[in-house]
Amino acid sequence: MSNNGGERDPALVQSVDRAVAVLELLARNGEAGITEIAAELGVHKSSASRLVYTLQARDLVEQDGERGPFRIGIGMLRFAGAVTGQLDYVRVGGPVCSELADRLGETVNIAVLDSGVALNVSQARGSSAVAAQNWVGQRTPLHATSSGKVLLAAASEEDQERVLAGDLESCAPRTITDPVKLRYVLRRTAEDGFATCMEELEAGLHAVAVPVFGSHGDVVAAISAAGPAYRLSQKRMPEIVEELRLASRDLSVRMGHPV
Amino acid sequence: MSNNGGERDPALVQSVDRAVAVLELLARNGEAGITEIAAELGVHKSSASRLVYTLQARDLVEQDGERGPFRIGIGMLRFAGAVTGQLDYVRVGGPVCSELADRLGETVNIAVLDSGVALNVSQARGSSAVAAQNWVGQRTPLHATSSGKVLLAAASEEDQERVLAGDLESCAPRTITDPVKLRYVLRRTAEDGFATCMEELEAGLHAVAVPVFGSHGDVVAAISAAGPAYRLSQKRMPEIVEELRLASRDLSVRMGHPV
DNA sequence: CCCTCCGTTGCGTATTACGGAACATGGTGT
DNA sequence: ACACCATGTTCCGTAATACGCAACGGAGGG
Repeated sequence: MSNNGGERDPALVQSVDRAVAVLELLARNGEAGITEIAAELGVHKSSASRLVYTLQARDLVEQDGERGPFRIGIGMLRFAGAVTGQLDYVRVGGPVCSELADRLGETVNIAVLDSGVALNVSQARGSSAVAAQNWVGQRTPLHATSSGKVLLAAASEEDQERVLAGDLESCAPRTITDPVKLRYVLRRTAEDGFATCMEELEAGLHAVAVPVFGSHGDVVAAISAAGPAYRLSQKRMPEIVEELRLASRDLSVRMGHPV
Repeated sequence: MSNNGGERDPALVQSVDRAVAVLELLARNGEAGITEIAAELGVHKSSASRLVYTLQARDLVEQDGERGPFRIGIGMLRFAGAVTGQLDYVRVGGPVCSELADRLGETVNIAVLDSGVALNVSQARGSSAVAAQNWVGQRTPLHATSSGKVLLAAASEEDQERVLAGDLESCAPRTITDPVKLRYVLRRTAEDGFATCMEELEAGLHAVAVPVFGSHGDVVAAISAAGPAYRLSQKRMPEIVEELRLASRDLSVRMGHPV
């Protein structure tokens, strides 16, 4: 289902591309066996085995003992560190997320705009027992998330129109797929300074987001809180937005952007 | 210098192995051009170009504009998230690091043993203004760091001897390069329950570390504090070691290893 | 104890990636 | 202004390389 639609860029190095696909699969599933990987990529078991073996030799993939499912390995942290070296949201954002997550009891995320999607760069789980998945590194559509709306509302006219003209994929029953309605929502978002997302990405999931400002008053990121619909009710929003605003200001300051 | 010594495991997928080497180079250097990458890997420019292009298509590598040096891309965060999902030191360690860093005013790190080196998995900066670099994901030699000594002192006899017999590279003027002296230091470390590192990794940098214990009383990680030599004086050590021990116990408990 | 499921190993083939050289494209120095 | 250098990309022929196949070895499960 996630396979290459048919055309493959011939300039790509096939095995490298497949290896990355393996990593993506593992990142998505948490863990997987060779057979499962092979099936998912549409390659033979032996090919999958070789790819995994190579990644394992470089510590990018590891398995429990001698014989068990494979998962992303510790060696990956080396590269993660190299990213954070340039992207401060991760390093600075961590504590801010944690603090707010503790206070709200909900999952808090920081996302940035990256080539047409919202990319989550930092996350802290709320104290609640409700299983919250890990969104870090995940790309989420701009039109179906609270962070995405905030980022898009602050983007240039052209960028907005490009998204509006594109495919507004329906992720959940209440996803906004009508460009006209989305344009209205974006205007509201810019005015209000926050965006909500009520079961538009996943059924039963609510979220709110506010912008994070850079030194020139431009929006550089969004910080959001997400949780089950029954807990993030409409009437609790003002309180949460206020908390998010405080965290956003804190984040701006910590990043060296005095307000 | 970092090339394959000569023999290459024929079971490895060559292009994948090279692609990972590219990523490692970028993680190490921060950034690099195609020519430099090709030279370092010992491959032709065109090969390097293809590899980078493939990685770029998957967002694992990015460049400033259209024409600039390459660096590790944001897409790498996806995998980093997957690691933290299973490796609890990162998630659980974050708050512990932060708290201790605040209290000490110094940089605090958590490191684990990973294939012959100390791998930093979590870090929190102290409040001090002194610029502290980001060590997360960095591999540091076991013989030239406080964390490394702690981890090595708890390792098996064979592992210790392997390091002692290996190349004790000199990182700074006071790095311990004498196997005999290092063996003595390791014994002292095991007895004392902590290790120091006085300008052995970098001139002007001091550090102290204590072990973190797992459920079976085994050493699973090390937690360390690092800072400029003039601030981490010898006579301040006992106080810091005590703080580190508290944090270590806290960490053990949070990871579900009651003492 | 057999059967099934999973992962690895050899092997032959042709797909695939590699290296060479020519080609673009800026940046630089005279 | 021009030539020159350095960097990265494209094209192409070759053979090295990774792939798929099938058989093998090991663990669990019935």
